[in-house]
Amino acid sequence: MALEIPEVVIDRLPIYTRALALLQRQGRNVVNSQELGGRLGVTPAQIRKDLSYFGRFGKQGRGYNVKRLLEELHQILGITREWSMVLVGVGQLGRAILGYDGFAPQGFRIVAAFDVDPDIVGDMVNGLEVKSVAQLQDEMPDLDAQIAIVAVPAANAQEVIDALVECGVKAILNYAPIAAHAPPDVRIRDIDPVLGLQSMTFYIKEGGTTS
Amino acid sequence: MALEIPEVVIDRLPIYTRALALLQRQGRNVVNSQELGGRLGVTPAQIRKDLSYFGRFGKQGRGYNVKRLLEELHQILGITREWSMVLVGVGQLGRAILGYDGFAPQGFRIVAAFDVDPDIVGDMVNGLEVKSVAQLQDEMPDLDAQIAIVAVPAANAQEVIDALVECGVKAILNYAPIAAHAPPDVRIRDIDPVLGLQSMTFYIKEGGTTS
DNA sequence: GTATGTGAACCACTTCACAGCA
DNA sequence: TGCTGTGAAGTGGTTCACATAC
Repeated sequence: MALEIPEVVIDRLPIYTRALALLQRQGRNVVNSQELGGRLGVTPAQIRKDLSYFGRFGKQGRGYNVKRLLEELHQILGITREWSMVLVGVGQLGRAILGYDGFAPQGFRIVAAFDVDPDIVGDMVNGLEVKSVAQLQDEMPDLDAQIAIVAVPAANAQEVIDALVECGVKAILNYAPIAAHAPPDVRIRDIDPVLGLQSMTFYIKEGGTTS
Repeated sequence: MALEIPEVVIDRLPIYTRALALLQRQGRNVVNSQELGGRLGVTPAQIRKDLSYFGRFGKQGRGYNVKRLLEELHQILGITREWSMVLVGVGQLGRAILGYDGFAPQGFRIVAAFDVDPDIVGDMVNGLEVKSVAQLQDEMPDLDAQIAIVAVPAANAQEVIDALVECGVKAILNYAPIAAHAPPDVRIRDIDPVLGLQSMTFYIKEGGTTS
C-alpha cells in the first residue's frame, strides 16, 4: 500500500466520515460523489481521487454504499478502536475540554488529567483525580495513551510537550497558542481559535474582497 | 494593491504575528527570515515571499524590524481595532467560550450571547445576560458585531448560521461538527478537535508511517 | 444510461537562486 | 558581507475527461 498519500487527503477523510455518518443516520444506503461533494463543498472528482488512494469502494453507475464506505474509512483512519488520551493542564480551558461531550461518541476518551498547580492536584474533575505533572513519567506506562491534549499556558507548553514526547506520546492536540516543536514521528495539531478569527478579519475588514 | 493573494498566505500571517509578538515581549528589535522560519517550522523563502505580497518591510543585510513588521501585519489583517462578536449557544461549550481568556488580549470581545433554551435565557454568564435567539434580528443592529461564534448542537447549526447571515454577520467561527454553508461573502472557520484527532490516528495507528 | 476510477493536463503554491541594496 | 525581494524553476495537489464497469 502506498507511502505517498498527501497529508491534505488524510485531513479530508474525517470530513467525509462525518458526512457519511450523518447520511447513515438519515437512513441513506447509497450516495454518489456528486451529492457528497455538494454537501461538503468539495468537487466530486476530489472525492473520487482521494478515495482511489485506498481502494475501489464504489460501483459504476450507482455510487458508494454508505455503510461500506464508512467502515472502510474507519479502518483507514484507525478509528475502529477506542483511543485513550491524557490531558495536561486543568485550568479553565482544561476543564472545558474534560467536559466536552464530542470526544466520547467518536471513541476518544480522556483517561487521566495532570496539572502543576498543587491547589488543583488532587481535585476530582469529571470523575478524574487530577495528578501532578511530576508523576507523568510514572503514570504514563500504565495508561496506554498515545494521544495527549495540551491545555497549559503558552509559556509552559513546549516543556510539557517535550515531557509527553519523552513518555512516548505520538499525537498531540495542542490548545496553547504557540508553534510547538516535536520530533517527526510525533504528530501535532494546533487549535487556536484566535488564528481563525485573525485570518477572517483580513477579508471583512472593509467591505473586503471575497476570495 | 493585489487581488490575488492566496488564502494560505493569509492563514500564515496570524502565525507570524504571534511569533513576532513573542519576540517583541522578549525585547528583540530585529529578526531575519531564517530565525523566524526556524521558530515556526516554515522556510525563510516562504516568509519573504508571503510578506512580499504586501510590501517591502525588511532591510537587506539586516532583516526585519520586529515592531514595524508587527504593526504592518496588524494593519494588513485588520486587527488594529477591536472586534465585537456575538455567541450563539450557551451550553457547556458556549460557557467555556465565554470564559476563554484568549480572545480579549487579541482584541476580540463577545458582546452578546444567545440561546434557544428558555431555561437558559435570562441567565447571567460572564457578565452577559443570555438573550433568546428569537431576538437575534432585533438585537443585532445595535451590537455592531460582524463576527459570530456558533456553539449550538450540530442539528441546529445550519439554521443558526442562516439566521446570522441574514443579520449581516460576515465571519463565523463554527464549533458545531458540520460542514456549514454560507454565501461566498461570508467567511467560515470550523473548529472541530475531533477532526484533528481522527487525522492523527491515521499516522499512529500501528507504528505507522511518518509523513 | 449513469457514476466510478484514473492518467493526463492544469493550476497554485513552494523553493531556488541570484541581483540588489544596506 | 549579509539578507531581502523576486522572477524563474520546480513540486504537488486539483480538475478534466474519458474508458470502464454496473
